[in-house]
Amino acid sequence: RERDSQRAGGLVSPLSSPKPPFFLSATDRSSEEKPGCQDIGDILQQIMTITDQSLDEAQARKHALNCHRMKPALFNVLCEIKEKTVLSIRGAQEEEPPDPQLMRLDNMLLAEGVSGPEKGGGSAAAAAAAAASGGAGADNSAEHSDYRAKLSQIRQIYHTELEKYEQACNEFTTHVMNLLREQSRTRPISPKEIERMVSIIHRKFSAIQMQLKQSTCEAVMILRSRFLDARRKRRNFNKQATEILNEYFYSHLSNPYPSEEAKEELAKKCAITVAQVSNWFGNKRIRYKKNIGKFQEEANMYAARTAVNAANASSHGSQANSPSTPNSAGSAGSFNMSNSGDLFMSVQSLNGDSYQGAQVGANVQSQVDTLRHVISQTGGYSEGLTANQMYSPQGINANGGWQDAPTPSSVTSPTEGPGSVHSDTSN
DNA sequence: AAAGATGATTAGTT
DNA sequence: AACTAATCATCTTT
Repeated sequence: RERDSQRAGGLVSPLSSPKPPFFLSATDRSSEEKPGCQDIGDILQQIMTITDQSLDEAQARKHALNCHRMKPALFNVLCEIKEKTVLSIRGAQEEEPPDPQLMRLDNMLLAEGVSGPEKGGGSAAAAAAAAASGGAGADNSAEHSDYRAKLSQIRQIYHTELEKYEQACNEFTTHVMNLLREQSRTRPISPKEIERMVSIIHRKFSAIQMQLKQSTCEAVMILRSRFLDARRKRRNFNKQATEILNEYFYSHLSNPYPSEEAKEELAKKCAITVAQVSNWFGNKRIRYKKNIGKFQEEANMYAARTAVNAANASSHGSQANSPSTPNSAGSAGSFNMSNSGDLFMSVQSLNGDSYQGAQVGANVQSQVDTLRHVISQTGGYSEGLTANQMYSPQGINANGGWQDAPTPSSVTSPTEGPGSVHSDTSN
């Protein structure tokens, strides 16, 4: 009230002292400082005493003020002046752009399905749906439903909290607006001022909401890492799937890179995804190459098995079709084989008929792979050393691995002058 | 519980 | 885009 009266150009409210207001003396404070301070002290004193007044007394004063015959006119003047001065206050305030962090949180909550439209009903429905799906991915979907149940729990908490905040914000806003409206009878309050107040309140509450969103996001992230991180709930493939994969791997040992179609086929057979097939082959290749000796037994086993298959197939029909290898790139295989040097020669002679490289299909390639194993196995010497010397270095190490296998064979041997390349694969 | 196996992830390469 | 090599985190065996 004091402040408003000062703005009104020295109109002194009934509560103020008969002395001149402090700002009048403040202008000439340079000359005499003490009286100015005294005035301020006086005013402070008065302000303090206001709070000491009883409520009834204050109400009575207010009533008296309202009933003053000059009140309407003076009040209008007051409002006018304030209307002018308040503009400068408003000018400093700019509309701030939406908080990028808030937008990020909102986006994430929406993406995680926390704040978006409800899908799949409650947790019970989700669990039921997951249970109904059953089948191959039973345990997987069970975990998933667990995750969704937890997620919907978070979602529920989030929504109730958000609603609570919303409600509190509205209540508080209406309360403040009522107060302001009531006060507007005794002091000038422009609509803009109310608007500003409301926006301040909203900002404060949205800050609280942002905290809620933040913690919700954190909860979702934790939930995700707990349930959806595949590494945490890793399951080994079942034995059958592993056998199928191994069968393919060892029957295509010279070029164990299944084509996209082959991967799909394998994925279907093993009831896993294509990505998992790719992972498996990636792991297998690197681990095989790293320690061939360790995989010798396994390799021999699968080689022998597919050898039997191939033998049966070729003896029964001209179109040899090994069950594990439906199709693979034929030409690439021939390139690889030409790289196998002396061993390839022996295989070729073993096969008997003339080998025409590109003409021969994938089946022959896999048979050749298989036969190479059989040769190394039945070579007569202790298998470890024999296998490493006559089989592995050529296939794997001569060109540093599989990936760049397609290389003209005839020119390879001269380049590796020192024979060290040949023998350094003993590990 | 330690050691080994294994599926998935990641950085870097081609 | 697919691959390798290293690494992680878990599963399995010892």
